[in-house]
Amino acid sequence: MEWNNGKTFTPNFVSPPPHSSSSALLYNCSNYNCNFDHFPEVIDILNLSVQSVMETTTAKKVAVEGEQSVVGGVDQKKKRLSQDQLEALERSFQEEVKLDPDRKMKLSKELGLQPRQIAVWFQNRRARWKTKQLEHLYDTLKQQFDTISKEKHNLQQEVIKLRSMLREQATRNQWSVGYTDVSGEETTVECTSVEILSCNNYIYNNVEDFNQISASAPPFWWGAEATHLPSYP
DNA sequence: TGCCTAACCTATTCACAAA
DNA sequence: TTTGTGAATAGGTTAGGCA
Repeated sequence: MEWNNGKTFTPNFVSPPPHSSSSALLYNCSNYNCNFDHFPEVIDILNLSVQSVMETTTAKKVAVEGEQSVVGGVDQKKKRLSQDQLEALERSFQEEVKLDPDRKMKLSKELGLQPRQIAVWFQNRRARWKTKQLEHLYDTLKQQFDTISKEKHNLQQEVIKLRSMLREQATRNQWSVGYTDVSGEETTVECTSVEILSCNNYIYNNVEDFNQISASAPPFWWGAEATHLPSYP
């Protein structure tokens, strides 16, 4: 899902609408509150010449007048949409978050709103939807973080506990285990009582392996390193 | 290849309703 | 009067068509 590019934005519960250019020419007109709905055959002819005029006159006029837009000489204060209009728009949005020109015109006629209003509503609705999505994502990630955090804390407590057990027993009981190297030389390995089982198993069951492994990577409990346990963050 | 247009985006402004 | 919400605007980006 990408939000930085409208063209690639793909919500996870709907597919993007197929591009429809059949009424794309209406865009400029519909954007700026003129209405030729009842004269479809005229639209194509007029649009090319009208659109630039509309951009530089009506839009500017609306912008300059700020809080009031003027449609057909009638002042229209900014009004909230009615409940019925909102419900219809919401239904349409649930079907498809993107608004193709045909649907825009259809909704415009059905709801008695300017096509530009429909487009703006969808734009704002997408923005609100995105905010909700981000909030939801944040909650989910926070929940996961909390769970992992707890787990980490528990593991750290366990490590501390085991370390103290090791230290205690290491000071009480020093074990010395002897074995004969392949070379025939007597060698000793110091193990704590806690480690003794695995230590014994390692020595008595894997003497041949021992020489190979110890040459490259001796176990952490081996020799002088036996008292240095790996540190944990 | 550069220009134009449609459609989208985010950020912001502004009007309105409710507390 | 303040504040939250939503309609509308401003300005920017991208993709596709065309000369």
